[in-house]
Amino acid sequence: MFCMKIATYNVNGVNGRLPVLIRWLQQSNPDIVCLQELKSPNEKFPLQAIEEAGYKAIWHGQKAWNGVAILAKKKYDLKEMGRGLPGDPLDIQSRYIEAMVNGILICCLYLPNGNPAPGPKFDYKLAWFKRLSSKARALLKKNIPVILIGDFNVIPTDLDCHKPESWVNDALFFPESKKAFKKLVDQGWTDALRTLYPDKKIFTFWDYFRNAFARDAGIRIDHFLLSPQIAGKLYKAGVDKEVRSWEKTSDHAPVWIQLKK
DNA sequence: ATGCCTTACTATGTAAGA
Repeated sequence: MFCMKIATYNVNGVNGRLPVLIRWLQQSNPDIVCLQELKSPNEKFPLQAIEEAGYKAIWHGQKAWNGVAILAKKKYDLKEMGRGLPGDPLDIQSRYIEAMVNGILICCLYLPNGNPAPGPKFDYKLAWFKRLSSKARALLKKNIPVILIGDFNVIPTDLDCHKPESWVNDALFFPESKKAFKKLVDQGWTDALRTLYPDKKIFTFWDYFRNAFARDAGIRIDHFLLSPQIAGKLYKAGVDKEVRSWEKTSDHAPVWIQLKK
């Protein structure tokens, strides 16, 4: 059966992690990839290495922080549909880019962390979330296949972390964050991993410190939200957990879904 | 409760991440 594999990976520095990224691309062989936390200005995006690995790319970077990109195998047409989330012309952080690939609108996002909370960073997180929800509602009205993909920086429920009580003072697990995520999903989106694995502890991030990965003390914050026009095609999903154990690796692991044709 | 790691930057410390 032909399947399309779509992945998301918060690389935590696309240049610093380039060997890990390329190794994972070759091993996992996804058709489409959303990257977050490039931590690279546009002119330093490692296009050549990514092209040599078999992909074309669009990216929205900035110096030192943030940055998002969409990669697609060279056989696909990758058409950028926009960058930057509407709703705040003063927002200069590079956290959103979208592209049409093979009839699917791929929306790659890096939602603000929001710590320390409460505070101005948490206010920015909630404001950004509100803008994302408005955008998402407009996308649903198009009645086309859309996927919101990326690092949402939200632990949706207790099942999505190893130990809920250790996250209660964190912006990723604040009631406002969880409510905003639930409200977004309730617009009509399908949380791909949770839908396929309703009761399973699945993690996509493990702290560098406290020996978190060895203890499997992780959280699930990287998500795929599918519009109704594509949710029925969801076939498989998973986390490439072993990548988190590699040398010079990101604190996130790549996450992927497979869609039936 | 923290920032135990790790990144980028014009840097030998600071800010940020989650």
